[in-house]
Amino acid sequence: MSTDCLNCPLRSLSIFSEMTAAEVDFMRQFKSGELRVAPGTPILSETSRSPQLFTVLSGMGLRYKTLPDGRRQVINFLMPGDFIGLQGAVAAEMGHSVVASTDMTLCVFQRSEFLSLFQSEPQRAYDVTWLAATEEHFLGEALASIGQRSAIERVAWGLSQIWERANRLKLTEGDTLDFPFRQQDLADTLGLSLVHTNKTLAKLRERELATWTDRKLRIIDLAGLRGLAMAGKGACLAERPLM
Amino acid sequence: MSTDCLNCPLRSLSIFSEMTAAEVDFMRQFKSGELRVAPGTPILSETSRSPQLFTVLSGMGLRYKTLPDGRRQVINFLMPGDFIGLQGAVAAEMGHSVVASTDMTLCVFQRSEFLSLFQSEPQRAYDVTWLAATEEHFLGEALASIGQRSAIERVAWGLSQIWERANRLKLTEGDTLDFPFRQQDLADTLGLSLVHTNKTLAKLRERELATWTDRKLRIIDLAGLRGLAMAGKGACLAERPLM
DNA sequence: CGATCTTTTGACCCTTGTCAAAAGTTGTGG
DNA sequence: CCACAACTTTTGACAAGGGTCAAAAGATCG
Repeated sequence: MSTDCLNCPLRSLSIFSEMTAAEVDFMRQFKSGELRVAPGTPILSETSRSPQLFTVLSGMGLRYKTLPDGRRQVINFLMPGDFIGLQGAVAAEMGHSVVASTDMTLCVFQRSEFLSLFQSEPQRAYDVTWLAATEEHFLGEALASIGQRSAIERVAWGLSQIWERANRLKLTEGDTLDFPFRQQDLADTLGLSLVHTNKTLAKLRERELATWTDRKLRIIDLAGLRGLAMAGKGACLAERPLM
Repeated sequence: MSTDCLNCPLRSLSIFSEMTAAEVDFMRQFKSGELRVAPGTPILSETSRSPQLFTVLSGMGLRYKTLPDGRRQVINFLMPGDFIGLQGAVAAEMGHSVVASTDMTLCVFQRSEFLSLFQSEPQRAYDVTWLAATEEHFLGEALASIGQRSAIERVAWGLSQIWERANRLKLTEGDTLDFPFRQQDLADTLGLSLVHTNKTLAKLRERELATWTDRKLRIIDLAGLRGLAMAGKGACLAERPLM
């Protein structure tokens, strides 16, 4: 009972660009199956090359790297529509691991068929490149955050970033988002200690910018958050491709 | 008097993958000219979308982002063979600026012809994606460095990183590399203050791991540096495409 | 040979990390 | 349905890594 691309629940979201019937058809054939996993399940590992690529259909997860001594850097929060495994498809190393934080459903693609995409579907190939370049753009932002911003600016940046992504995916309800991560995850994302992240969240609460309790992230003053984070104009991405 | 791709001085380096005659031919036609700039010249700006893409033929530069209040995050040091401007080619925003640190020569490509690459040169399209994915991989490493490592680990990581890139490009002479940047540039790369970067470099000198004076970076104990940085096994990239 | 830029040093202190423990939550099995 | 274990969040006390400020010492360049 795997989802048919024809009825893909993501594709109809307005942030995803339209696909031609031919493209949908290609994706139906490219998609080799569906993967359902429980929270905590590792999906990709930096140590082993996976023969698969995935698109997140539902649920959330984490992309991260670990240093030899165990320190962890979270690269990104995974949300529906995210395409993962590209690094493993083109290079020998994956470079990062992926783990599920909630129940997740993922579309599965075979790496062996990835080349055919370039040979027969130039538009889809372009879209893959678009996604890679956009991810690179995001990582540059993240680098600037961790490298240059103070703790409270980082947390403000992180929360507004998450909010805006989720909002475009219609995962928000009013000013609230179901946010299944732990404070440790955010700390590892922002290069802060758990304790300091906790205290910084308390400050945002006091300032009435945002609250995060009980897996619910509530954004009270988005403009205030973004101002504090000195976020740029926010790349109001009109559309993005969906793989 | 611009360099003919047939005689490209980079292509013969062993790190760059072989190109078929047809590919070289395509590149000759794709290349629309050459740009020569002096140190300090801005090449791309995060505020304006450039209609061009570039490959660094010679010289070094910096890719960086600036926050609204002026803080600067260096994303990467640019070396020969680096392909820049992809973000501007696929997205509306460039996302970062590029400036020359030495005299530089760059191959120029027109964004308008970029699409044709996907339509008629699947292998070259794949190579572009490969480069984007590899850059993403590197930025993940950088994120882990800035987010998780201590000052001395970061500097050790940064220097060994630079060394290995330059070494593969045959830019090193013995244990020495001509390295045209300022300490401020390294500080802005690693998310450290200039003063602390300076003091940390002094520690590496005392420990006899590396020295950097007079624009000369000298690596005394690469294994020691990498150990200190807890670098992974270093993605011994056999080959990479050259655009 | 000044004017300007970069590197180096020292003094001071603030932001953030570490340690420890309490309080609150979640899940499990009897 | 309770009791206990395991995990996560919250607080407080304290320490330190790294930032800021200031100024001297070197470079670089016209």
